[in-house]
Amino acid sequence: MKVTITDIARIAGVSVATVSRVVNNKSKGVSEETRKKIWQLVEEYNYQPSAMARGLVTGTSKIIGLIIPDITNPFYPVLAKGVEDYASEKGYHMILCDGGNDPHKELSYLKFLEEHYVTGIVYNNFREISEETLSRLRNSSVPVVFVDSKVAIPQSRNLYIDNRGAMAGVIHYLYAQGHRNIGFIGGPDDSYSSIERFKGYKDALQDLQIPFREELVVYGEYTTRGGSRAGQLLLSRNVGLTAVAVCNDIMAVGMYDACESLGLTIPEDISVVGFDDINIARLIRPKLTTVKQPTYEMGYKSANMLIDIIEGKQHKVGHDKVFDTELKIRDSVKKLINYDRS
Amino acid sequence: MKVTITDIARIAGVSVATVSRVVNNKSKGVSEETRKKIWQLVEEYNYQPSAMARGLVTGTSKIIGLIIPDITNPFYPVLAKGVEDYASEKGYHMILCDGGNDPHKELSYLKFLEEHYVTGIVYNNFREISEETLSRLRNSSVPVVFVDSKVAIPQSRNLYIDNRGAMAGVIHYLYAQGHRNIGFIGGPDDSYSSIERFKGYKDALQDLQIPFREELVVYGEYTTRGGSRAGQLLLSRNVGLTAVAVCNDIMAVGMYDACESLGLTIPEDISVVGFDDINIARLIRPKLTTVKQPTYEMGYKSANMLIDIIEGKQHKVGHDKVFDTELKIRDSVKKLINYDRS
DNA sequence: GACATTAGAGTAAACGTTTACTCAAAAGCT
DNA sequence: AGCTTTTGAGTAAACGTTTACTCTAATGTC
Repeated sequence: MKVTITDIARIAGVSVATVSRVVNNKSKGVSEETRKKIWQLVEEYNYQPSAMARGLVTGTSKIIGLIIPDITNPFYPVLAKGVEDYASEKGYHMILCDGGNDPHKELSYLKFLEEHYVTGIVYNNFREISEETLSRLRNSSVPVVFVDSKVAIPQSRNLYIDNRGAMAGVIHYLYAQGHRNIGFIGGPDDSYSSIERFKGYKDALQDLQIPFREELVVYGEYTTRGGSRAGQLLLSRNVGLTAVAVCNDIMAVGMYDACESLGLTIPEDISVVGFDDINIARLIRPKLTTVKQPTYEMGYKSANMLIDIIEGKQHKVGHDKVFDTELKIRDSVKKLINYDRS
Repeated sequence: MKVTITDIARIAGVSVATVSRVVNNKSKGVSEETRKKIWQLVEEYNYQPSAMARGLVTGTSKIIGLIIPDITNPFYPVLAKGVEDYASEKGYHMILCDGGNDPHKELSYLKFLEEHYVTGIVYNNFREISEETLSRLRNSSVPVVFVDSKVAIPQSRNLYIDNRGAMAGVIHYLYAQGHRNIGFIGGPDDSYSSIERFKGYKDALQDLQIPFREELVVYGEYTTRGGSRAGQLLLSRNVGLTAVAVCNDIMAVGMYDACESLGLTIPEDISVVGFDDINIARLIRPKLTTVKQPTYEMGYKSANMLIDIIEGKQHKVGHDKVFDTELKIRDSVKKLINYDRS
């Protein structure tokens, strides 16, 4: 049988209020002596307060939710670790919700979190957020921090990297290495990050006065298979590519597969650049040149922002936080020395 | 303001009991007409039952907990996905707890789960379970399913692979390829899987009448870095190794690093076999020969077993479930053709 | 020494559900 | 027609806390 606060109170010969005060470390109203006695009893009987009863009366909890689309994508465990680490430093627990890229499931998780009085939510979804989810979020009173998307609702903050600029940087780098025919493999077409990165691609082309060619770009799912399919399609077009910028690392890995199955070597036959710098990037051969995102830090910081909002320590200025990225130059890009300099 | 069951009852002109019956789909006691009206109101006012109030009175929840040591280890996201998929099929939610390989944190999560009236727990920890955790588990009334460890407590079931046999199989395979000097890189020395796999290693040596040599085995953390360090140590001993069996894939990846930094090529200079068959195994070059675990299925099945226990559908026979493994032969093992056959 | 403050503790309402009981009306039986 | 059963619904207790109030005795102040 579970031991309750009433049991402890009875055994200690005090009221439940006193026990409650002790257990919650209220500074007032209990003598040191009584405190000690009660703690001892708590230990002895292994009393654990019911989170349900507590939540019911306080209307809140020490739980934050993390909603992500796919834990199987190596980007997310790292993000989750960041969130969880900060949260647990502050005495919060984290509930991880894998929406599985399914708007219904995501919505059901959102309900679940609300029903459990979570105090805040860190939200990431690379796809566009469904109208229903968004309106629920908007009408709910729980603060939300969006990672890597820009959603403007009152109680929320955003936290992201400069996707557009970073991708432009990639193209400039490839250009500097002598590449002129640069392809682009994008993610799902409603993906915020993919859209932004594509803009960066076009920005750079314009800057460099390279005409944009539709046939050099192709889209796919944010998975290895998606990258592989997209890569094969792109390569099969025979458009004289010397390099391709891929929208994320797991797709880039798929690109490696595509090249291998078509008998092409990286970087001799074609150069590849990824995005994210997941672990795998430096493990595959050739090591993948990619844009490093501070994934762990983003998770950590997003929990930080969220808990600050929760506890009313909202930063006055700079509601959003933009993280820096870094181009990690490794072995998947070839320098084209013979390129005719203009 | 949150809308409660009382609000709905008032608006509908019925008692809260009736609303409760409708919302919980109780088959009896409410006319179709009333049902319809209430559902409509629920929609309209976006009524969400308080999980806290409900949990408080029922003393239970539709939540299962998954405790793992490190979500960053690519084995676990897949396991988690399996658990989560089955759970959500059955209308349960999953709380993922990353114990971070820290007994204190793990214990704190366990308390957290209990306080929240979770109905069951899927538990994995590659290290030995701390005495405190174990006793808490033993005295608690929530059913537990242990994945990949063999813990005998009443309310629990175990679910694992034949680590010992599988590793023996690896050694036999290496032997068949002509290898005689086979090293072993193990995980943490209190890790169940590592211990079992080491037994398999010794079993095979004995079967094959190869004398066991202490200097061919070395241990490390279950991380890439751990594998790399262990690999360097082992290689630096100059003991004439031709092959090494590594206790898991991320350590094997570390072994790749070690070889590279020492200027050795796999498999020409040394053959490597891993364990787990995580995604990375087929992405690194040379592709890693490894033992495939049905990770997703294990997660899925463990949730299945757990929920069966919870719902009283306990299988009569065969309390434990053993999964098959499969040796995935890829490119990291060289056949030694010149070996003197005896 | 009279009064005000404070420390230590108790009382009881409130949180939002579920559910065992109760009850009246309607429906079934013979 | 008189009985029993079923149906639709309401009443109220219970779940385990927190917390605003209240109360008493001790301590402090002038």
